[in-house]
This record gives sequence, C-alpha cells and structure tokens, in this order.
Amino acid sequence: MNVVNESPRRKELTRLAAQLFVQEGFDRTTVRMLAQEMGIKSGSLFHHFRDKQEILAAVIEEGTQNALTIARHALEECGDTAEARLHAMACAHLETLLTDRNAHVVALYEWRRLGAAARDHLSHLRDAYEALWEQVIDEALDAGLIHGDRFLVSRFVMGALNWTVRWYDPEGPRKPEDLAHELIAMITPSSHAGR
Amino acid sequence: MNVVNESPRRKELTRLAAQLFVQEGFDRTTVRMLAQEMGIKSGSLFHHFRDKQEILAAVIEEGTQNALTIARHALEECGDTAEARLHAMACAHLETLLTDRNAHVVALYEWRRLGAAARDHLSHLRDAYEALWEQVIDEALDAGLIHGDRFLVSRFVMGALNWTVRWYDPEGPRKPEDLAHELIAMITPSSHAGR
DNA sequence: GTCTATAGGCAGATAGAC
DNA sequence: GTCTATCTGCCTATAGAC
Repeated sequence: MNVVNESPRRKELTRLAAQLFVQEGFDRTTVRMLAQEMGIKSGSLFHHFRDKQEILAAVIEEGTQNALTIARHALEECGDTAEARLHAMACAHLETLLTDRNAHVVALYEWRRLGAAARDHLSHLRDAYEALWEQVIDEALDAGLIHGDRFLVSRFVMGALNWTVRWYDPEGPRKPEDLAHELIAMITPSSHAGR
Repeated sequence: MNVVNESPRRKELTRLAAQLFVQEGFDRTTVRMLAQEMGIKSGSLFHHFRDKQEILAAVIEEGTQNALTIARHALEECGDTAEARLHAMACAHLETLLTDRNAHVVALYEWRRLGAAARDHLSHLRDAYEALWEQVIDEALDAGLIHGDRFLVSRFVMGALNWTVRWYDPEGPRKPEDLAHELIAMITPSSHAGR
C-alpha cells in the first residue's frame, strides 16, 4: 500500500517523466517539457502531482521498487550456488539500469534532488535493495568466491555497475548479461582457470 | 599555454566555484551564490568569466589537468612493476577525487553540462587521462596480474573508483589509499594468498 | 575590479472556466 | 481531467558609475 495516489494515468506519466529526467537531468527538465511529452498543458500536470518534487519522488519510488522486485525474482529462480546468485543479482541490476534505462537510473543519479521528507520515506526502499546486495556479497564471501571487506566489496561492485550508465552503448555488441559475466570474472580469483 | 586568461585571481575563483558545484550541483548553483562565496557581487563575476558556462569549463579543465599531472607524477615515482603502477594510479585518482574533493569530481559528474564547444576543447584532456588509465590496465593485463577485456576492465575499475564519491566519508577510518589497496586486492587473483 | 541597478526571460505554481 | 491566463519570483547577464 502506498502513501500516494496510484492511478494508471499517473503511472504512465511517471514513466514519461523518468525518460526526460534521464535525458536532461531533473533540474533542467521543466514542467512545460514534462507536460509536452505527456501531451497536456503544463497547468494540467498539477492535477496529478502536487509539485515537481512529487514527480521525482514517484519516479524514484517506481525505479527502486521495480529493481527490488526484479532482483528478488531473479534470486528465486537462479539456483543456490553463491556464483549463480551473484550473477543473477548483477544481471538484474544491469537489466533495470540499461534495458529500461529510466526510473532506476533516476533513482541512482537524482537521489540528492529529493526533499528531506521524500528521502525519509524512500530510504527504506533503497536500504532494502542495498541489503539484498550485501546479502549476496556475504554469501559469495562465505563461499570463498571472492575476498575482502564486505562493505567495500559491495560498494566497489555497485560502483562498477552503476557507472556503466555513463558509457554503455545499447547498440553495441555487448549485452547487459555479458557485462555482468565479465565483472564477476574480474573479481573472482578462480574464474579464469577455464579461459 | 591556454586559450583562456589565467590570472591568479581567476584561479582562486575557480577553486571556490568547484566547491559549490560539488555541494549543490552546477544547475542549482546560481551566480549569486558563486559571487557571495567569492566575496563579491554577482555583477562583478562577469568581469572574470564571460558567462556561467565558462566557469564550469574552467573548473573542469583545472580538475582534469590536475588529475593528469598528479597521476603522471605518481607513475614516475612508483617503480615499474605492474602492481605498483596500478596502485599508484588508483591512489592518485582517489586523492584527487576524495582529498581535494572538488574540481576532479566536477569534471566527472558535470561533464554533460558543458556546451558543445567546451566539450570539444576539453575532450583531448579527458582522453589523455583515460589513455593513462588504459595504459596501466594494459600493463597489468600483460603481466598476468589481472584478466579480462581491457575496455571493460578499465571502465569497471574507474566506475568503482568514481562511485566512491557517493559514499566515502572523509571522517571515517579509511584513507583513500586503503580503498585503492582493497580494490586492487579484489581484482587481483593472487593477492589474497598472503591474507 | 567592484559596485548598483535593472533588463529580459523563464521557471514553478495557482485560479477558475469548461 | 484539461484548458487558458496569469502571478510571482528568481535567474543570467548587461550597463555604466566609481
């Protein structure tokens, strides 16, 4: 259940807003640009959202919730070896970042633009997603698949993945799952034995 | 030699601008905020810079040039094993990101805000810095220190490092060089033998 | 090199008709 | 739920005195 109204119309508008926020950045996206993309006039926008901030909050909530759902689903279906779970988590992460290429990217790159109230409300969701990551990293550490400090390892891995947004070319030869595979190969001491 | 005027006064103003750009982001930093931080009125700012864009360009040039200089210097002094060079490069990168915590961060995170002309002018500098990274990565690959695709490895490593800006706490127990050490341990298959 | 004053534009948001 | 019309405020940038 949600604090805010969740009409299908609002969902659609949120999806369009996410696209613009990725292209232009939140600060440079005007309510007039948003309205035009949605096929309405700028005044009409405020029937669906109280203010511009609330649009950002809706996008980030959608992006994080979606990433969480997809990651959980992937972890249920991937088998239970530490390597399979790590790979599933990395794939899920990259899919939501590079394939939709929208709401999850906004959640990562425009988090700072949220007001204090919205940050408080959404931090639970973000924490849940990061906890999922730390859990998978922990399993990989326990299994001896990787080595190091759990805090640092999880942040390095997430950093490597999150930065892909800056250079990944969807038209290029590499699929998101290729990236996930290569990253895991890079941090997995034993994995180059069979190369 | 530079295209633009480089008075000491301008250098100082650029340093202050970098700080605000990191704190607030370029778009949310107003010329009034910049002027106040510099101890002058907003109108006086345009005696030193043609427009707000030019301030950003000055910060990014300074940040990239500085990172390049420090990295080159570190590589000259570190000895010539692949591991020492990789470590020196990662340390230099993190020093310029986390210790000044200013101009280099702006160069990475506000690049998109540059106008087309400034991007053209500065891309050489950025390319030179990235070439330095790829060279060091190549040496590590050739030495068998790490494994994988050179393009992907260098971007994953830079991503892991660049993302530290988002979570690193300068007041915390870890120094930038600790992070560099841990990252290299993570991607170096043989390095956990002695742990 | 800094000031005051202000032009000119566009931003976010509101009110009320339909 | 969408429109038109508009308010109000802040933004970048300029002009000219000191």
